[in-house]
Amino acid sequence: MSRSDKDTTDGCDLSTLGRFIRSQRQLAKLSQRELARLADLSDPYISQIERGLHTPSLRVLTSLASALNLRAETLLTYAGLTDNTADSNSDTHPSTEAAILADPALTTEQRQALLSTYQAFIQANSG
Amino acid sequence: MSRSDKDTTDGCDLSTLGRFIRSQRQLAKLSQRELARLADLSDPYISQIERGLHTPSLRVLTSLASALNLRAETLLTYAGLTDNTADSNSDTHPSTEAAILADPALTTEQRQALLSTYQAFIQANSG
DNA sequence: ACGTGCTGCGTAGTATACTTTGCAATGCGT
DNA sequence: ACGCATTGCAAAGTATACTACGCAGCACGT
Repeated sequence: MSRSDKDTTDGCDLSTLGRFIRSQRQLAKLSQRELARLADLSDPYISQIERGLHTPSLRVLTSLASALNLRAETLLTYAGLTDNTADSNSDTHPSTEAAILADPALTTEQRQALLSTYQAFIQANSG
Repeated sequence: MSRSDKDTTDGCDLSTLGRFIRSQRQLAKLSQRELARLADLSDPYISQIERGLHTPSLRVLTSLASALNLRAETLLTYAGLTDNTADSNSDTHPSTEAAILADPALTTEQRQALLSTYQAFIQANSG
């Protein structure tokens, strides 16, 4: 039974993500168990991810990224994240948002309030 | 789950993400059902996300972002995407004020309001 | 030969993301 | 007063992400 042909039908993104994770793990000279321990996951799940049997969640991807010393964005792009939303007409100003989000002097509630206010301003201006 | 009981931020991030999505939906003048149809989801799940009962997956977040005309990054940052990899910007904390001041999408009044709010937050934290 | 330890993986189970159905509340038209 | 539509949500179900346990294969050392 040719099971490798079946993969190409609809498991395309998954297997590329998995292959990338596997190559990065091997580059870091880690076994699946070691990576699992670093990322606080189970080893069979690492195996399944690397073979494209599952689409890992956001938490798992960020955990894997930090364990492999990669940027989370990188893994997210390999996963189904559409890298560039086609219409970016209304928000070419993510720098303020990013600054607020990254500001360590704010609490979570303050961050949320500030962002909501900012978003409301932008919406009010454009619409 | 023996040692990982440090989920003290349990409802915190979730409710922040949910509140942001709710505010964006209301700004777009959409009901939960309309947003659900746009994002190809069920309406009760929108409700649950907005109240912070669940952590939506990557697919759901990107779908919501495109339905709300937001950048996927924005929603991802609200979700657990804690961007570490803080290389050299750890001593440039007043960048939020600079970003607000430099943002071309804000009016002068809006700039003043945001800055006042931000400075009030900082004062409240340090005092 | 026989362990002992390591590798990756199959399997069965649990936790949780997500849907279907339906219900109470509000509002608007008759 | 009555429908009738629309809103948000609760409860129960299904799909799937994720884990615990175990097994076969390969390398070492006795």
